[in-house]
Amino acid sequence: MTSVSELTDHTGFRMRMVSNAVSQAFARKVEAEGVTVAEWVFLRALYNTAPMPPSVLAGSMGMTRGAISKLADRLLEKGLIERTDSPSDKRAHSLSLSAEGQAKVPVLAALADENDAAFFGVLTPAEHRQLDHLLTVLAERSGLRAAPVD
Amino acid sequence: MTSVSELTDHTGFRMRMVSNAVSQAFARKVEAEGVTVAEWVFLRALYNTAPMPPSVLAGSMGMTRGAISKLADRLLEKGLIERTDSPSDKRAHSLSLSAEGQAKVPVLAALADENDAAFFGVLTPAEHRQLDHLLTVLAERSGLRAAPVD
DNA sequence: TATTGTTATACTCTATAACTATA
DNA sequence: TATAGTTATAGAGTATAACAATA
Repeated sequence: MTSVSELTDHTGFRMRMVSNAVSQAFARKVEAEGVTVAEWVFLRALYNTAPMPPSVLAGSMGMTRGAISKLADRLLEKGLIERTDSPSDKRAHSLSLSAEGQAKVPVLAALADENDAAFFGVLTPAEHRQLDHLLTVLAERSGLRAAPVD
Repeated sequence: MTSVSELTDHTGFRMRMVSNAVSQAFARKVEAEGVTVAEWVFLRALYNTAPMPPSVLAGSMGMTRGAISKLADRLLEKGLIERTDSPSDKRAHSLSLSAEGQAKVPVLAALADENDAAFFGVLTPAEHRQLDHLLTVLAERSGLRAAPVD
């Protein structure tokens, strides 16, 4: 019989604990740059790619079209992305980084580097590689290819 | 010089991706039991412990008192926790699981087991142990002892 | 004055579904 | 009819800060 005191520690629980701490710290950092974490993921997805319709972004970010639409509105207001109407389909358009957005991505990436260093720097290089490997395996075997957002 | 195409994959980013997928799947599972993930964490924190004032819970869950207050309201409405006024301090009270809450925790824990198995079962036992170890190291060295909530 | 806890306000993220315009 | 995208609505989570009651 299983008594309640034997509640196991769940890997998912522990991962959430670490991941949330990392993300919250990162959120503070990018806030100083005037963007949210979701906006960073959005900008990152557009970096070095051809302009993309929102529907494609929704798929690659693992978000609904409605959520993408709201995010895109904010980024347009901030002047970080641009919208280009499709010449062939009057319903459709593509999104791409503006010059300002283009310039902002490396700045945000540097903050992500800093944040990673602060949290994962406590691991030995071998441990850090191990972790990356395990996360990659988990993402691949679970069919993930998208960006997490919250 | 660093060109934009060399944007590294961040460990924090990858972890968030995996963690979010795990959490979202878990959220679906506990939803069937009528609770949210935050409520599960709350109930779990009260399991097998002495009654706790909300301020202590806030600390151990890494949430503000305001957030705990809202969560506690919901759990009281659902009849899963109980409130006991402090005899010595008329401002204070303690929270504990109701009989129903007590009974619910193992059910939710079983769902967490299932969820862990579904996601981390793709790892070999050795890899799974490695991951647990790494997450524990990260949590400890980052001063985390709390539960993530979002 | 300081502390316990609640409440008010506000924002992000998310999802569902209704809706508009075009195909 | 189907598709691209927007908008409306709602709910969960979070934080800050003002507030009430008590210490």
